Amino acid sequence: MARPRTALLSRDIIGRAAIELVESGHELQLVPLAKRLGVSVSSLYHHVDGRDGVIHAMREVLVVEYVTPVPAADGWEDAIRREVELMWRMYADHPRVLQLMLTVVIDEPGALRFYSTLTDALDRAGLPDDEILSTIEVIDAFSFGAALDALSPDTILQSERTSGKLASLLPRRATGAVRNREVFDRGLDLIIAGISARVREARDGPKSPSRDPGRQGGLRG
Amino acid sequence: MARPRTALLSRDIIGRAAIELVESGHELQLVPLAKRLGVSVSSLYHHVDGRDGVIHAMREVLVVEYVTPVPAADGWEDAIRREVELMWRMYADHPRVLQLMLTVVIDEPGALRFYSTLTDALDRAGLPDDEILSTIEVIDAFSFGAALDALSPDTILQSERTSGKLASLLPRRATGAVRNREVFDRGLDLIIAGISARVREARDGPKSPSRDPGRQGGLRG
DNA sequence: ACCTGAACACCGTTCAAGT
DNA sequence: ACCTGAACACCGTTCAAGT
Repeated sequence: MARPRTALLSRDIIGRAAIELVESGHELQLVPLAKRLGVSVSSLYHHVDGRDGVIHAMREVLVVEYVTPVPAADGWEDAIRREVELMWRMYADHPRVLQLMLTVVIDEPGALRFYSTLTDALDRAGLPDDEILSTIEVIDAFSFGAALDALSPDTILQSERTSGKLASLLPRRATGAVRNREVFDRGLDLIIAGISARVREARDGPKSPSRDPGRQGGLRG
Repeated sequence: MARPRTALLSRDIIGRAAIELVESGHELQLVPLAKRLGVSVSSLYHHVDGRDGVIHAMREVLVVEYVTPVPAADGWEDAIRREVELMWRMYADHPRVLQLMLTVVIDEPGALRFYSTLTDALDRAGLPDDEILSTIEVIDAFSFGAALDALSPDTILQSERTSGKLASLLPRRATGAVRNREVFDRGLDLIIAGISARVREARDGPKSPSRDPGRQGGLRG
């Protein structure tokens, strides 16, 4: 067979098969990928630019699937929660794909909407202009890190080697997807609460700092 | 030469050379690593269990270097800041190494102290027991994500394609290491402020929730 | 115990050849 | 335009041989 009248492959088909392959615990390798598609390895190169091209195709599939229109929210908090929830689901459902994307520069589509929605929400919340972008990046970095947390084993610490308060807490800890979701929810709650506090602080004027002025105010790294 | 009277290699030597190799922008490959060490590839296997073993050796080097004793802090906030700063420096100084560690299960030494220090600090702060571990994981996930942020290119968005508030903010944004440090500082400030708010909320009793009770309280994922 | 060189299976990529 | 099989350079790993 050469040049079938209806194409066997496409970026989309390759991307989906690659996601399946990786998410089922295998390495991203072209040989197993081609076998899974019933095709020879060199055929892939007609649709995709090598292994990195496959990674891009994987991302395109996920973006189409996850970056859907989101209903407008009433408050800034909800706007943030809805937008981040979407990004989070994409990350958390496919942590192994996420890991691969680290190795390739991504020309991020979808990031545009993420950034502008969050910009408007934080602006509406009353956050000072010069803190908006870094705050968005905090949210993004956290979602990212929390999703990758899903790849780490459940028991980083064996409770035998611990003592004190920590030892008493470890046995009660959730595991797997439940723990992972807990971490995400907790983090988003904390960050949003932190933003609220920061907004209040900025509104009440910089002349009444709530903390020791030598310590607070960040960004003098 | 075979069996020299003073060993040419050791886990430490291999780990350090591998960190240099990776941090200078190369892939982690045994052939270049061996060449850099003036040794044949198969020699590495006498000290380290293959490529994954090299990654473990890299981590051991970093832990020895970064996980140093930390002076006791007065307040819980400072305790957290000092401990996290250490972990962060290790991550942020070696993002490429960090990325490699994702692919290998790490039997985390050093994590023990990190967890117990933060446990005690959060306990001292007055955070409810059942929120302590997930809060620690939030801090860890964030540090992790913020460090990996250093690997992403400076301009995810070209300012030509944006509009509105976002477009006006983009040109003023810091880049590179400065931006990266900003994100870390901002995030830690927000999370600590969030913890403070949560502690206050828990102290004042669950009967006076500060937010819409249908929305707050997280963790019903 | 520690280093070497050769051998092995496997990988990603290229390319001329087929329709 | 799309698929194939062969060829190529390279990778990680193993192992018998040397001291």
